[in-house]
Amino acid sequence: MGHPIATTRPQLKALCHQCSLSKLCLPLAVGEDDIERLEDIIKQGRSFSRGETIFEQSEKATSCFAVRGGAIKTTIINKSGDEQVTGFYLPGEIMGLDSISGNSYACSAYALERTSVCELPIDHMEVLARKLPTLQHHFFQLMSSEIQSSQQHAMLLSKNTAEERIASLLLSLSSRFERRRLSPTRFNLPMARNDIANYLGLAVETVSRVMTRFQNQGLINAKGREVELLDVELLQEVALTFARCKS
Amino acid sequence: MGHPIATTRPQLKALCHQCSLSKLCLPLAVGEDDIERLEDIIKQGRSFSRGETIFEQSEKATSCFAVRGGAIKTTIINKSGDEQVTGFYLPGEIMGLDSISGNSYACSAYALERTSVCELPIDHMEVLARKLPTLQHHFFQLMSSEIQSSQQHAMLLSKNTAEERIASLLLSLSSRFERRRLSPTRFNLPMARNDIANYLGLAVETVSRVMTRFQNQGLINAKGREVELLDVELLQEVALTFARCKS
DNA sequence: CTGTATACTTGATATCCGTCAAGTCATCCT
DNA sequence: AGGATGACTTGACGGATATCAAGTATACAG
Repeated sequence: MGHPIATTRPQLKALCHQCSLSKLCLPLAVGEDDIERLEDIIKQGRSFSRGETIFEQSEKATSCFAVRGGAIKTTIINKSGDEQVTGFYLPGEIMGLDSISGNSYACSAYALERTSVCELPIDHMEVLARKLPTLQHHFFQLMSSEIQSSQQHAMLLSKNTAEERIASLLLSLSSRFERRRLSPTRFNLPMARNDIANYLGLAVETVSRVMTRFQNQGLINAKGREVELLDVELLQEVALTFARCKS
Repeated sequence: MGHPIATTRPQLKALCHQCSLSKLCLPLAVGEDDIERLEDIIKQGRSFSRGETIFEQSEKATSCFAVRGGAIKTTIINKSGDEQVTGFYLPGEIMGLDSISGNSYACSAYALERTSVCELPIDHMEVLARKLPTLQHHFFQLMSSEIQSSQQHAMLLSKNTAEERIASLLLSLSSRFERRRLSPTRFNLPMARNDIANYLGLAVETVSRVMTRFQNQGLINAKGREVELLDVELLQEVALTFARCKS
């Protein structure tokens, strides 16, 4: 109706059906026929450069986000002002599921590099989830595995040595790159040593030392943020070594 | 119709509307009118004595559980055979939300004392959640805060000293007892020192030492599993002490 | 290009907590 | 009651990792 071109604002509505991540992301839970209803709700295209804030803890929580490109870290700040990195999110992953309860975001989210996201308004998603059983189911699954992975992380922090933690992180990143059909053995770390240390409950210096130790042992080849995994099997061994020795 | 008494098998259907926990548990999310639909689905009355298994990791997951009485611990076992206590669940709390994804339970659950639970079959709950918006919403909230609390726990493990961890646990238990209108300052620990240690990523000996240190400082009065909190405010200070010193 | 801030690495020292060992206490079963 | 088993406590010691300190490399702004 009128002004066919002038009225078309910058594309906001998502185009899930032609997104390269549709097989990894939310659309996988929705039939071809219903994908349009998803697209009606999702706001696409917000983009952030390195270091920018996507949302901040205790800001009013309205949306979850699907990562389209780049990488994100989430952090929480406790009452004493300490910051803790709670997770890293890569393309195809959904972030912010912890913020559905309460009214405000439970963490802050920052772009680690040039990053774009799709926004999933929580209230709209809840309504749609009631209409699309597979979508509701998928949300329950996503949240459930978020609980699981954060329990696994707690376990890593409470029971494992510095070497095991770092080996685990490298392997986790590796398999998440592989999922996206990228090389599982050669990639750039999207985050700084500092973030790794914080995430793993270690000091930066320890991360640095372990990385060079791994390098000397021929496990990896690392220069700055460029990493090459030279011996994945041995890394997997390391991720279990100490626990094994005990038994 | 017919056989009015002979056919009434032992009561399995739940009676949420007359449960003393209904204000804390699932029913809070459901209007008076719909509570019967909840009762149709929930299986009440399974009961376990101390040490018994409620479900085991990697067993087929069919249900979540609401704790009616007693106390439960959940544990996960990693590939190297180490056991990690991931949580304690008290009356009014929902357990097993981490097991919705995947087909099998993500953890094992054991009764810490004489315990009774109500069983929430996952598939039925999903169907009902689609019909009762407030129920769906509540489930999302529950799962979301489960993510949050397990992130908080990870933070506790990675950044806090033994004293801080133990103070935090005592305070957490305290407020959960208070929620049930029990004394927040005088209660019995439902779990062994061993479980506390494991949950907090410490050695039993450390837990023991810190407890006696707290006792000597006049913070608590503890004999075995009986605990009295003598100075809650100071305990809250302790739960933050070290972090504060750093800044 | 040049300087400066930031990221990263490496070394020396300190410390919290785990491990080992032994002892005390509580509980349970016959 | 009595013995045994497990739960808890207490002490001595060592080790993994944090902290402190300094140096090197990288990134970025002008």
